[in-house]
Amino acid sequence: MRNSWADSVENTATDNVGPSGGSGASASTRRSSYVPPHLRNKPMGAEPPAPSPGGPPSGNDRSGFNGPTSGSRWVGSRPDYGRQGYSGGGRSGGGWGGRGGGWGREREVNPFGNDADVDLEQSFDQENSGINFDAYEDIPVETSGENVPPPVNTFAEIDLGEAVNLNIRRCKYVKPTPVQRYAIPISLAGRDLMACAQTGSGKTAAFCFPIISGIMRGDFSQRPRGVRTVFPLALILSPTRELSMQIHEEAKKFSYQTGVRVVVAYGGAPINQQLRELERGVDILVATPGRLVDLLERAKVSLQMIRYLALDEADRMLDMGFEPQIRRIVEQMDMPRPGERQTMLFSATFPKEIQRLASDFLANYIFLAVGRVGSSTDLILQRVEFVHDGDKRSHLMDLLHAQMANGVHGKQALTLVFVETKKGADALEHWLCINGFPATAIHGDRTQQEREQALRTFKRGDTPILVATDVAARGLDIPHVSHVINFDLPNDIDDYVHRIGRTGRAGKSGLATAFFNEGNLSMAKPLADLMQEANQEVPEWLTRYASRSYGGGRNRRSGGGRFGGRDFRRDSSYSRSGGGGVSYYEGGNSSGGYGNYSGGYGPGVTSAWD
DNA sequence: AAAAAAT
Repeated sequence: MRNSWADSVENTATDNVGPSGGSGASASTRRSSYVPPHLRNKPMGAEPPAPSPGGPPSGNDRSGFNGPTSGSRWVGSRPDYGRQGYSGGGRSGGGWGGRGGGWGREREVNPFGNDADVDLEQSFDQENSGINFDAYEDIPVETSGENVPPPVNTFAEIDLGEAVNLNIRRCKYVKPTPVQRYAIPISLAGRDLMACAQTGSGKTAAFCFPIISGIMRGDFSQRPRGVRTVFPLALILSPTRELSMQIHEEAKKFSYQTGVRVVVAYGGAPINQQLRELERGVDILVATPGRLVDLLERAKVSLQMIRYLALDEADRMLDMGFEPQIRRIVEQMDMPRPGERQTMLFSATFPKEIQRLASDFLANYIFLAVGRVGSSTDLILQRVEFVHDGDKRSHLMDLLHAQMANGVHGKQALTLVFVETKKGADALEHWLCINGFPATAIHGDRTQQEREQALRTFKRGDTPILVATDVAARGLDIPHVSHVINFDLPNDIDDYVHRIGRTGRAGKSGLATAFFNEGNLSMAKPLADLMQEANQEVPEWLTRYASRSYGGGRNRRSGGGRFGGRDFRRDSSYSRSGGGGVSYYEGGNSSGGYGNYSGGYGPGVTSAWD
């Protein structure tokens, strides 16, 4: 038995029958024609009894958001919920107002594919027995804020509902990751949250599960049923289109057969198709800011019914480039105010000044830091090499050649090369290609089609080298990236952290190589500090540069010190009476102040874990 | 200064 948190369920059930209830649908029934309301949400042919809409009778609005949830309300009483083949669990038109119209009849595409159903007889308890919980002891966890709900150890002790539990199993998650263990109970208790957790540690699921579960148990019968305006209940914002797509994909898995509908909206793609998706109903909207503003201005979307707001890569969303847009969406549209909605901010890095900005969006929030913030896992081996600008290309070629010659990496080993500029990305891609290296590039000046194509061929291994700007630095979960090369170092240590976090995922080890020269002096100290904290070998020459303490350096480390996750409310400069209790649930600092993610998630487990 | 994000 592996001892990882989200280890894969052994390939028990292969090629089982598809999810019960949906097996009758063929491709030809996918696209539905108009269905009169009284026939919606009913499978073709027979009419199964429709369960009454569950959930507390007065669960609308704020109730349920300010206290702990009261245990399993419907899990036991509706054991079949998750097995219904039709979204909405058979709710008929009226009782679930605003839940889209007409989409219920359509067979929900199985996001897990045909062979993905797991042995549904297995229980979490069986699966988890024997797992070594010592792996958690080394992970420093800090929480602050009032009345922090205690963490859980297993998915079984979280009341997410049977349908979500099945999806967790289908995802082959066996055990919650540390950030999930803490964040999910906090979130289920209705609390606002600012969470820092290492790259690849399961943040997407940490905010998706409680949102989905909350929507399932809530009563939103008063949701307006606009003809041209839709009223999502949850909004998830992310800084890049590809990340939004990825979150959408994940969220669809988590909400499969729950009746909760997830729609994505982002720029660079035709808006009409997105509008059609929205019109079919939306509970959770995943979006990039620009396109969302567009939709809001056209009154295609209203944020009036938003109960959950999640910002992924939240520090990014609030940095200079994005902050005005985000404020506009969150503060100047029809979004409920803090306290009337539940807000969750997630990132691997959280500079203090950004925390300060972010606190405008939060009400009595809990700060959570899991693992040394921004730390790469131990699984990433970091190297720095001194390379003059003029030597970078030939040096890169040496690295790529050596990598191939090594044979250590299989054919599918992928290399991600980060450069500073879009022009530089194109130039390097071209240069690699004419030198016989199968490379492609992704950056913001390429068309959305080109961007998606580049990512696709990279993932597939058709072009195992991807040259990228920072558009690909955050959140993207690309399996088999074994090497991240910082051809140009970023100017911000946090960006470095996110970049190298593209490797060392899913339990695999990874290598990160950076080219350093006189142009990167401001990075010497933060880089040396970071590497030292991550138990990496710091070259002596870098230490020398670091000791010279070049100004600036954007050394606004997301923490500094032993582990960066520091609640800015605890700063002396920010003195507020009773700034919230601080508690340490776990052993704190036993391994030098960074999380040891040894073990990882096992093969075959892919997910959006940033 | 650069990158991202609406048309």
